[in-house]
Amino acid sequence: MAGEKGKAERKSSIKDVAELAGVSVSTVSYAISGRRPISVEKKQCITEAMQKLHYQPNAIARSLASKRTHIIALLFPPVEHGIGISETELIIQAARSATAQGYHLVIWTLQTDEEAELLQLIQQELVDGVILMEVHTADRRIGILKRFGIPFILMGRDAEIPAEPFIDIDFFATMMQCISYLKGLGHRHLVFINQSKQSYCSGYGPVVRVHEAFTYLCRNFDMDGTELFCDSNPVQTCAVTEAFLADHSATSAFVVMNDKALPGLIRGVEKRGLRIPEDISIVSIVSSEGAAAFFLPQITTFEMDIHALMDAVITQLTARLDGRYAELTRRLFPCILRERQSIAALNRE
Amino acid sequence: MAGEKGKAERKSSIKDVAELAGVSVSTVSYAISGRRPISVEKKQCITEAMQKLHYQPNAIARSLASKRTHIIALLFPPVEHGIGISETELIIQAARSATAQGYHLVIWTLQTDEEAELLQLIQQELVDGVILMEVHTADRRIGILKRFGIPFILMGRDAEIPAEPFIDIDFFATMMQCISYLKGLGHRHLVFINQSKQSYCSGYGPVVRVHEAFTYLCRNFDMDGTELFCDSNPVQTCAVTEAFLADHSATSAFVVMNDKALPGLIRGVEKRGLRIPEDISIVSIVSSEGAAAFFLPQITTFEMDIHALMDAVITQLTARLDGRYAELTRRLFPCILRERQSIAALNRE
DNA sequence: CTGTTAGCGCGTTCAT
DNA sequence: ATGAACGCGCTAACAG
Repeated sequence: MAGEKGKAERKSSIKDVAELAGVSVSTVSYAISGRRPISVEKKQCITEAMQKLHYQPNAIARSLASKRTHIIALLFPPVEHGIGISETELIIQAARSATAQGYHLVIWTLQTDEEAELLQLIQQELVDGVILMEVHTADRRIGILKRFGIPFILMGRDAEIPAEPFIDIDFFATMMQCISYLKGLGHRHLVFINQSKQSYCSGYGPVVRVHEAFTYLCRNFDMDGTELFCDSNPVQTCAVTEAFLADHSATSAFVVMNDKALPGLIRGVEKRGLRIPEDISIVSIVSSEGAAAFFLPQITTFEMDIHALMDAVITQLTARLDGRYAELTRRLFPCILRERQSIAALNRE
Repeated sequence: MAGEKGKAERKSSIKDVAELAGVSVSTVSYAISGRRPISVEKKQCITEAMQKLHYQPNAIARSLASKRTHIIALLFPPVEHGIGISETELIIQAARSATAQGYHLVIWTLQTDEEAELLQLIQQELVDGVILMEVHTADRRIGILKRFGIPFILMGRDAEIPAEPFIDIDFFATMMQCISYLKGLGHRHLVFINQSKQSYCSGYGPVVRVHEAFTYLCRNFDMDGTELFCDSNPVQTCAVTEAFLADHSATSAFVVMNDKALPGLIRGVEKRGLRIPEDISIVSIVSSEGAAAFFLPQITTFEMDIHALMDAVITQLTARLDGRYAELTRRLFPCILRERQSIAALNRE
């Protein structure tokens, strides 16, 4: 069943290369790693032999000998706050960046409370390092990782600032740019549609951070701001929007950190006979093109820079693993404005 | 820097277990694998020793000796047809199922034409098997995998039916159920909104398959059906919808296999002064809850059974890898109806 | 039922 | 600048 293809192309090892090149295996090994000078002639022979044999070092043997697997794990627990469009891009980008750094990425879908399972996985010593997503306050996983002494990095943080290295979105800066932007366009009466009240109460990092930022910044920018919590139920979001607008006719702009609330919001605005963006402006923050560009009107966003985010995560972690100097241990990335059709300047009123 | 935590808990090997249990290493090995009978007493000693030492076999050493890594790769090329919400679930489910089968999942984000890179990765012998997503006609990757003799399975297919084992959505059955469902509700004049014309012309599997199914089934069910191709641009989708409805007032239902066209479609219908679902019914096929449930009205869908799909993929592949008998080599999964608020029965006309 | 031992393929120390 | 040889931790013959 295995050798049915005829040309089985027997996999060649470093020994084969050594023989063909007429040198010892260690010479080949050093020629590959470059950890020892090799004469040009021998180097030449070895290179030729490798090409002739289509030699590719065996990853497992290499790992066993070097005690480094060049594999990192992405801990991706089932997200309670609903899965968005950008998660895929996050994972893919992580894998891409890992490849660029000479690493493989494995996905572990453990829940945040499966400590024993995590410990087992770590102890198998399959991975050199770990990326933790969806970090909770007092996340038990962190203790495990520290105790075992395996390098790791947090992607996102909980409401409290962790003692460990992390990379996250800069919610405060994003909200500041957003409010500043709206103020520049003449808006004074804002509504912020956050995620569910439940997320907030459970201390989910993004939700509480952005809540605080909005409250603080409205005061500082002298804006009239109201925060509304919405879950993913569109009829409720629509009703809430409508009710609010009925009582607050001065409202001219909505800031949203809840992509799934967008249809309900848009509908609610329209039901009041208001137009977007002429009467009401909408901006979706911590969003993505895939989540906002196909609405009508197309929604202006502050989008996360997934590439920068994940690349920083991977670079940081692999730098530590490779013993290279790792400058930044905590970094915040603001979202980037992508103007579309849901925002207008306020003329009078 | 590594042993800073004090309690370094020196990792124990099979040898330590053997010594503590007073047996030989092979006995421990066989006790773990169960490939050889072990007396109850020794087995007992070994189990105790393992627990006392928190022993966990080293995955790499095991792989090197057994020539099986228990790692499979998910080939996830950058999708040209736009990334949806369900991709994340696909990946996560793949990882979960893999875990359930005792495997790890690594993500490789090679493009479909990066043959050389794929060959290199395979030759490193890090993975036991491969899952191919986004398969193209005459996909060069398949040749590579076959030549190397590594087990693999296709997830989805191109317009042509491949010679290799695959698992895919049953587009025909899905469309049939959908049309049958609409017919049962009295609808006779359908519009099918497919993905872009470009996708169709490039021979993208789902798009051409569903095109054929729709054409064939409308004839068979004696329905008046029209197919419209739409890309992800909402203003265009809206315009197309409006124009079509202006000329075809008998239209009572839309079938959509293009989640991103939904907002444009809904808006187009409304612009004609039509109500959903009273005047116009909408059903989104090959969709997902995350992509349809937050619209207003919430969209009725035929959703893919991601769990069943990926579990079949993983089970099939690992069964082959483990030498277990693998019954099904090609399987099609129809989508499942999730009724929401976008469909109504047609009363008269 | 159990122990001994030869590899798995490569990195690396110790010689030269 | 090069080679020989040992060992990484475990599996799987082979030998009782």
